[in-house]
Amino acid sequence: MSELQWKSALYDLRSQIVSGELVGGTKLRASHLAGEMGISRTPIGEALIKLEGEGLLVRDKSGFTVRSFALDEVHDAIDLRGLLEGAAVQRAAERGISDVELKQLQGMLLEFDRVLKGGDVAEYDQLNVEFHHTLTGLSGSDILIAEVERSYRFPFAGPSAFPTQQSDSDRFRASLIVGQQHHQQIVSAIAKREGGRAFALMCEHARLAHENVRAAIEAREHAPQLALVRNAK
Amino acid sequence: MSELQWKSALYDLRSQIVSGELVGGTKLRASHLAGEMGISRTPIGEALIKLEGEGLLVRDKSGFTVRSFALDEVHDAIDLRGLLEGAAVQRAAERGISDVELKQLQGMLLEFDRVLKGGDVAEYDQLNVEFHHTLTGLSGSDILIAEVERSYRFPFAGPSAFPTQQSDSDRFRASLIVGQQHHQQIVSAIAKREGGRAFALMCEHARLAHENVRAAIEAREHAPQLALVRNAK
DNA sequence: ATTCATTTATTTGCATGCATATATTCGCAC
DNA sequence: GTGCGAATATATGCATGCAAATAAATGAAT
Repeated sequence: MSELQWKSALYDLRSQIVSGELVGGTKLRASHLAGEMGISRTPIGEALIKLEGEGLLVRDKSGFTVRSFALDEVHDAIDLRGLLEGAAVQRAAERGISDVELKQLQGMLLEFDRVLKGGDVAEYDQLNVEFHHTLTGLSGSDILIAEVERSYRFPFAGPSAFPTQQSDSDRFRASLIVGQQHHQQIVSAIAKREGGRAFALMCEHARLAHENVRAAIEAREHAPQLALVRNAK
Repeated sequence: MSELQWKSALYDLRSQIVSGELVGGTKLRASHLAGEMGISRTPIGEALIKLEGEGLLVRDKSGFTVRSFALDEVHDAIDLRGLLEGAAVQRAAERGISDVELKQLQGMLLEFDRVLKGGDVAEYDQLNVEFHHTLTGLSGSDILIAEVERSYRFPFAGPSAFPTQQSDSDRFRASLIVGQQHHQQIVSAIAKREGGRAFALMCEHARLAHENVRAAIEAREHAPQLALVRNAK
């Protein structure tokens, strides 16, 4: 039951980073963190190494620093996510999915419709994550699934990465509607085994995030992920 | 000048794994390795964590084990490499490359021709790695470059991953010639800014590795990477 | 011989000491 | 005040001790 200490430290630090509590450029000192968290430096060190592997920290000759992303990198990461998720749905389409799997996707689409009418953003967010996870899983390729999940680590690249503060803007509302149209077409493409179309749609779907990033920066809205982006906000 | 110990251990262990010295499924005990390498367990531990992050080791509740790959995973990894390198050359094509960059690529193509006539496989191998590295770099996306490099870690997925023992077989010789045709067409597509074509060509180019894997297994040839593949050889 | 429980031997996860490398502070000249 | 070097303080990299967890070995029962 007692979680390993390096895992707790890992979760703790990771959430502090992606939530913007630890701004990009912050130096992370193992000894200091150890004292702060009441454990020794060893498990902290393991967590830091893992976070470096995830690309959230960079290590120079004297310690770890929270990575900061150039704006170009943020956009490139979004495209990477689209590419990988696109490849996943293409595979799903081309190998074909079962009736029950299709029914499940269609059920989610109806849920989306419902949430878009009356639900709040958090509800949409959760459903969206679940939907993308399901689509990726249908690829049947563990390698691809792992890489898609990995691509989510970059700021704004994950399916739940849109700034919640924009939730009432017209632009954001519209992008959700377009996104739902994408979702429907992607499921349709998979059902018809149109792999190329599914791929293209998913790439385009990811690109919606580009506008969200731009809007968040332009409006100087407080989105947690912005803490990791250089020269922004 | 004195390399950090955990780095030496990392390089050492990684090369032992990909060279097949450490077969898939082997358990790696930090204390034992420490004694063997004449250093303490701490730097060994760091190396093991990093190798887990690279996907070469898996960690269960009591230690690290050399990962073994299902045959499907090997083929999926090859496709992943093609996808990522394909995206890289597409970007290179669409943003355009300079004259000097084009000249450099064309110079490499001539080198390939020369090596294909008279050179040995090692020479080809080195040139191939360099060529793929150059192409990927022309994408101009650090994110993509890093992910391409990362995709090379899987057995048979890297550009230098073909079994050297096949070097004299007719089939292998033919695949080198087809590969060179791909190289030429990819450079041509980039030069003409035909991104979609470059992408498709690179995907197809990676697929040559599928046949190499199959041939290595069928012929029960000794390829080092086979040590990581389950139920093979 | 095979299964199972018990004992023994290793190994891991974490804490911590120490030497060296790095950062910080201080002092002094300008 | 600013720039530069020495002195001090702090953090890292590695080694190692120790308790708890895991693996290996032993042996009894079937």
